[in-house]
Amino acid sequence: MTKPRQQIPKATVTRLAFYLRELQQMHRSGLENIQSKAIAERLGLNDSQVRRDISCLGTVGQRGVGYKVAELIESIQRILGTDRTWNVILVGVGNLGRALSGYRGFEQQGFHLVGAFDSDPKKIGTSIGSLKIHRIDDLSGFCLSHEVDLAILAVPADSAQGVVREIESAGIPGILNFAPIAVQPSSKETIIQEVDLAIELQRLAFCVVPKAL
Amino acid sequence: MTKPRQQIPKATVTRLAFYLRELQQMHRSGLENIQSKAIAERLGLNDSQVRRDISCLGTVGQRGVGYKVAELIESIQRILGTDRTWNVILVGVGNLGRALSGYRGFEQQGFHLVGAFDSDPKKIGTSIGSLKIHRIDDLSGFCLSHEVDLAILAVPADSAQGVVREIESAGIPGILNFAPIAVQPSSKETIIQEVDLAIELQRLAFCVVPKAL
DNA sequence: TAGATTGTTAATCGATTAACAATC
DNA sequence: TAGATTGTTAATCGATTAACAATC
Repeated sequence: MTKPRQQIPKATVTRLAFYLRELQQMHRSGLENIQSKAIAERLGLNDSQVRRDISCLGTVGQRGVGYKVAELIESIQRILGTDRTWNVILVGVGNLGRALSGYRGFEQQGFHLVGAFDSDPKKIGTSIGSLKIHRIDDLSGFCLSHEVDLAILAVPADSAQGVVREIESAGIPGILNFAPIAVQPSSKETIIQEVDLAIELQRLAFCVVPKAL
Repeated sequence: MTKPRQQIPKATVTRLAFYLRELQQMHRSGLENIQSKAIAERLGLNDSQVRRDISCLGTVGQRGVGYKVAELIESIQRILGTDRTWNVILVGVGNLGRALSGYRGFEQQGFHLVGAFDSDPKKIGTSIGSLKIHRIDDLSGFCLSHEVDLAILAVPADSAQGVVREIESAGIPGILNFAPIAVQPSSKETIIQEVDLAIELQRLAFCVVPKAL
């Protein structure tokens, strides 16, 4: 029973991305079939949950046997939207931005970095890897001649809100926000996904504390 | 009504870390009082939820007035465990690891990088920033002379599981895992927190897709 | 006092899990 | 057929929200 995309729970989407990562690993090592129980064990989940998540895909397994790895990979990618290439720009080429630009994992999942932007005159015109660094003011112009799907925002907290407005007016519908501050979209249509590495460490620390006492 | 730490929902812990980030920003700009409604608006949440989350802290606001920013910051930090310094090591000094080592946000929240480790002989003995890079095999020895609380794991998928075992046998109770694969702790006591930047982009892409069609 | 906002309850909503018929 | 595993239902569990008495 395929679910309409919009009815798929957020928690399921996140888990599907994790299943995909493991399945790709398994596929590389030549595995052709997999069971819900094996996926669940590998990720520390309940096997009912895995089957329920997979049932959102419309793809079906074979009772008594399991799922075909290649098929699962394809249908998860179709749901997530990573069965095609996404053009991504990087806004903010500081310490973190520089790191993100060199991160291989993006490309592997179909996210292609097509441009980098910064406001620092010293950086503009220089390159980072194979990417030229443009002025942030040229963002809208750049988007006229390039199809840009997503922006990775890695600017300081102070300038984040202003840059979000520029990204929106350039017509980019999605922002992955690494700036350590909450930003408001001008349009309700804009999707903003927050990531904060320090917050991840804090979540970890919270779980460790009882032991530390 | 203070809640025992263990009864605080995971979702609340994550939001508390986000509140903290905004409150610190507000504190820097001189704001002394804040209301649940203002916090909620800034983060796109419901104000009941904010009050309920805050009620886990034990700290109380003043009816008709709101909460004291400085007090809230302190009590969130106390709950999260970031009212003290955490010593952190970085394991894997590749592209991403290098980036993470230069990330300022960790230090700002009390996470102090005390060592870096890699298996590549060419890297061992060199430095990254002010950190010397040690052999992974020296991890246990290092932990005998240094109090290490957490490890940031940024090695390739292939070696991740083995390195987790080394980290565990060195007695480190928490791991922030950037390796793009699920790893199993040997001990149930070990806390592993997963982070995958490509998965964050996939979650964003999923939300953007309906627009892209 | 009058106005505002908290702290908390009860109702709602959504997500997880156990269980098992269907079926390969 | 016998054994295994899916797909799905119903029960459970947990998280969110509306509402309002308490109170500054």
